[in-house]
Amino acid sequence: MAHGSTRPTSRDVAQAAGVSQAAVSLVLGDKWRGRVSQATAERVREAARELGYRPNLAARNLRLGRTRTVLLVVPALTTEFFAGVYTGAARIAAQNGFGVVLYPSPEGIGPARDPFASAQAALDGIIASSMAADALTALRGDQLPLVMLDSDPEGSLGAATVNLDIADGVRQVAGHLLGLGHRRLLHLAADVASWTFEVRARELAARVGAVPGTSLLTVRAPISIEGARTAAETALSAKGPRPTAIICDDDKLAAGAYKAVRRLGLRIPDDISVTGLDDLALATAIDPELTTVRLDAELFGERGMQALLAVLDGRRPDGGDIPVELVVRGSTAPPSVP
Amino acid sequence: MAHGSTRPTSRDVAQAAGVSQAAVSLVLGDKWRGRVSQATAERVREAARELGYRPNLAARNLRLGRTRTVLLVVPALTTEFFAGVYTGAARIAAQNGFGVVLYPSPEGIGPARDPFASAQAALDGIIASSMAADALTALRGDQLPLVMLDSDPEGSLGAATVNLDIADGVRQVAGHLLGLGHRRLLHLAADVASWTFEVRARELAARVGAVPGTSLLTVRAPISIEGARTAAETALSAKGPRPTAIICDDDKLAAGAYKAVRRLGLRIPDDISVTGLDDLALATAIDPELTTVRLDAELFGERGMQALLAVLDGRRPDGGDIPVELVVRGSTAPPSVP
DNA sequence: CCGCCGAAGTTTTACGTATAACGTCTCCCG
DNA sequence: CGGGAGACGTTATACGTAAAACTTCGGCGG
Repeated sequence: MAHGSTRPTSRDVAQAAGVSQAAVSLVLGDKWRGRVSQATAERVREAARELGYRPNLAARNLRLGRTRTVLLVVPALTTEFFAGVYTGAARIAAQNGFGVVLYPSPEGIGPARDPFASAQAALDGIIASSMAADALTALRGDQLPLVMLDSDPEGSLGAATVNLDIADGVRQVAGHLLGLGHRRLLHLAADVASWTFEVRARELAARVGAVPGTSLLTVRAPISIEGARTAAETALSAKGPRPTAIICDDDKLAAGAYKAVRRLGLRIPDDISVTGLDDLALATAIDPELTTVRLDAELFGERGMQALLAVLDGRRPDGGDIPVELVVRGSTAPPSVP
Repeated sequence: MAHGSTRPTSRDVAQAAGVSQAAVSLVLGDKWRGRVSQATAERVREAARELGYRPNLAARNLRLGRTRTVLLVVPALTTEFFAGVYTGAARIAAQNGFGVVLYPSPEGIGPARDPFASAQAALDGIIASSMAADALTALRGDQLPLVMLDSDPEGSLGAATVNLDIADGVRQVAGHLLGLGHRRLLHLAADVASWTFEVRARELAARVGAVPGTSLLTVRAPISIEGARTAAETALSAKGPRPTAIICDDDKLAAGAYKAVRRLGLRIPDDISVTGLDDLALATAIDPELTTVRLDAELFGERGMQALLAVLDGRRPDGGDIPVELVVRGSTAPPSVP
């Protein structure tokens, strides 16, 4: 470190104010009622301001044995969804004097560095999306309080879970399409092993299976526009009667489906309906605008952080899934009757 | 903290291995050649593994006076661009034993908490996007090594800068459109006071102004699809000859322009050409695919981190703007000759 | 007038680590 | 055979903070 002048410490402030280091700590830590006079306290604060004093966090953390920092583990930040989650979590954290460090699970970042080395910070707790499964294995073994987002409530032993009511969203989508008269459905599924996607498949099968005379074909694709386009194009080109609607596991897949449909010379929603899930900016950028399920990412983050704070306090986090909302736009219509 | 069993310290490891704490530190810190025997070193490592020892980072940071952690300050994470920057920066950081903490400048996160309180971590340096101007004011006053991304090389006193060659990108876009024969251009500009956008405006004016018989109208819009649509629609509905091409400051604005064009019953690129800048996923999701300028976000992040490492080492970061590339897709064509 | 209490501080200690400074013991060379 | 040079450790210390334990002093009730 070429740092010439070292930063002022609480001892420097003490000297400047003519008091002991302990007094500085008391005043700045707001624990001085009945211990330090009003006048002295003001003098200390003035000295601190004067010197531009900032407490050394490493020292404080060492002393207190906690950091008031939590880690938010998310899959590679490829959409704005997790930006929303972060925003919500950070808001609640800030209100409680906590900081949030983001740990996007590495993808080509390097040889699987563990989150702790990477975040360097010592942590009080972790909020992790179930989609960042690879990072989770590295997390196991440490006994930090953990909150899982969108994870199997049964499977995540011990850890509290906070979930979006994806199942309800899928039911709404399926109900919407079935109500319009669609009977041949294509499920464009994310090629990711994660609970949140399993729920989609399960719920869809249940809801559609309950209606006689329906068919449901599932095709898997990586979550990218190009990957989804390829998968959808192949599925739509297959022999036999064509599906009249495509239900996509998320909006990005839906964007790929749009391209597939267009390539085949078909039109949305006239020839085929498409639905997404997320309600990203993408959903209103494409034409026609996408019928999708709106997820409140910020609320998701808020609830996640609240759950973690509860765990840290020894309280039980309050449960209840976060409601989602079907947003009907121009990409769905009754099937054309040939 | 309800933490029942406290984590093992280096002293615990020492006791288990039958050596002193200092020996543990030497071995685990890989400074033991000629100080500790091969056998003892192995014994220490085994004990550490056995106990699941992890060094207390707060203590280490306090001792060393540095954290090997840098802060990456970015504007609200609303696109995948900064996710790429992070990935690149984190890769280089990891190769050098550094960690990167993300600080998305708060937007509704709370009462302007300063980055240091929020990131809690003590920092060795900062990489900041010029777009996160609000957070920067909070950073001033601290003498941390600073690297600015996409910032005025002249204006950012002292701080090293790493820039994309946006000016060249704009020249390429303008050249492309002028080459196709366009003469009436609309510049859909971002309503953000930031150097990177000023460069676009300046360079565009220079390049277009050099060609006789051209007109260039500038309209500002917030960086959102809906905001851009409104602004573009208003501009296109104005009296007088209509522009034949819209040059957008980024891809999101371009998506808004698409919607405006479509609302007016016009077609891209037949009636009007549109260009973007960024090459986000969005660019290939919309129809027709967007002619835009590809920015290598990861390389940007890598170069930023390399520059910061250089500063930390007392070396001079090597300069040179990062090249960008025009990607011609379906949204541009020669103007229709009425 | 004694003893106690509260105000206003100070002294001291511990947090866990990295490393400088300090012992041994053995070997080898002159 | 004296002593210097490794090899192999250990002891001691500092980093900056928070807080428990201690000191001092004036006032006041009994």
